[in-house]
Amino acid sequence: MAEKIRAPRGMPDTLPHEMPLIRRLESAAQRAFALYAYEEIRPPLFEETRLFVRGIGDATDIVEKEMYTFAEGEDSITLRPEATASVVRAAVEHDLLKQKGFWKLYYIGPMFRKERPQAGRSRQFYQIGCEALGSLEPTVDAESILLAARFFREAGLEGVKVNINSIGCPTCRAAYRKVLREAIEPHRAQLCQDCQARFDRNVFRILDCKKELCKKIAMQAPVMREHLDADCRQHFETVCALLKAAGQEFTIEDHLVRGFDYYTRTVFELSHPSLGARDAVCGGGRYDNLVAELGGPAAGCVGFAVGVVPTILALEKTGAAAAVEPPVLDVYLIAVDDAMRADVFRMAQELRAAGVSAEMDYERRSLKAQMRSANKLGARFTVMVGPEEIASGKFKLKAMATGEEEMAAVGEIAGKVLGK
RNA sequence: GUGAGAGUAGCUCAGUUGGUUAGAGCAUCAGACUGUGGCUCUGAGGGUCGCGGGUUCGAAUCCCGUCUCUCACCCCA
Repeated sequence: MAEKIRAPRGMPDTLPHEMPLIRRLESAAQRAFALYAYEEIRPPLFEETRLFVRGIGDATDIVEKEMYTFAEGEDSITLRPEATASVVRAAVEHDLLKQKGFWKLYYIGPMFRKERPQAGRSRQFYQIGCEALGSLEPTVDAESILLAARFFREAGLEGVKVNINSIGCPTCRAAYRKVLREAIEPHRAQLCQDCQARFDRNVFRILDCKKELCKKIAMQAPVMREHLDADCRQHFETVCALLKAAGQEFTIEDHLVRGFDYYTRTVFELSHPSLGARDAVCGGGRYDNLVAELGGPAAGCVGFAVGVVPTILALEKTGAAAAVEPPVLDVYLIAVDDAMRADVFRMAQELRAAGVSAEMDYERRSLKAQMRSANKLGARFTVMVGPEEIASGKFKLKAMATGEEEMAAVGEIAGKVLGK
């Protein structure tokens, strides 16, 4: 036997039995996005490397060590680690914002990060996400959060928590960075090794550290929200007020910071308690400078991305996944003997043409074996095709659930099956 | 990328202190008189014990390496 080739590390196959649940998520997404008037967009799976370096930030872990980057002649290309940069690039490239000033776009597709795989985290993973391009208004932030919550309801996931924060604009963030550094400086020696490094590279991440001592130090540090400038404060308060007015529950999480450099002002995360420590199912926020940084006009944007696998894990833990039903087969045609194979083949085509899903045996197996297959596939009906039927033109139609049988002409079968 | 654990039929797992032809359940396939599934019964196929090397008279079992997965970090969806 030839050597088996395996999928590369961290590249999962999505097998047939997993698809119904994924399809449910995708259709939930389509419903939710349609309700909020979003349009679908499909950017390519890889881009020029510099798009991500500029968009996500060259000091982020993703760009530093998690990207799949290849040389293509003189160019460097990278499999997308997230889609926001691509969507913005596409909008800028096609001058969408010149056609009209405001766009709502969503996408569904695979992303790639070279991480150490473990449950719920692989190197190719799927995100459902969206971006509202071209508005600075807090209404859009609030709507985006409501949309994310709506998606999970459509998907059947109960108990999703919404956490939000504001990380301000570049101006007030620079001021806060200084304040934060001054507050942490005296305790610098007590920080964990990672946080020592973060102190220079990105102090804000210290707020996110899970180490007890770092947490304690972070707790005592001044919070971003109290150092927002007037505009950013006003913006955040409006977002919160809108959410409240919409009846959306949420928690203001002072230490919520996001991993990408492009975020400004509102950041949010939706999480599910069933997932334990790694509980995020969705992350997003506002990014007001990215479009301009990628060569477009000044345009405020808000977006989020949902992790498909974490969401599925949460659905499974809450038991909601069990409600997903496998596809149904309407009719299984049975050839009583080999002389009827051609008739079965022809009738299957006719039924399918009439909109009835039909399956048959291709391996010349016994009648009993064919019945077994019909049962295993969950066929709603079987149609017996034997000498008697061919002679009379009336076929024995059996309802598998009840065992009831009746005779029906070829032309009647589709109607009877679809009618029930 | 770091640390730890695991890897035996398609799946879930047994496999005694290293000892003949590696087992079970489920699944698959086939049979149980005449043209009928689910339940039951009978039988069959399926494993170079992740891969490579080493120790040994002898390795699924011990040692080393390697790959993959899992868990915890890092980070993130």
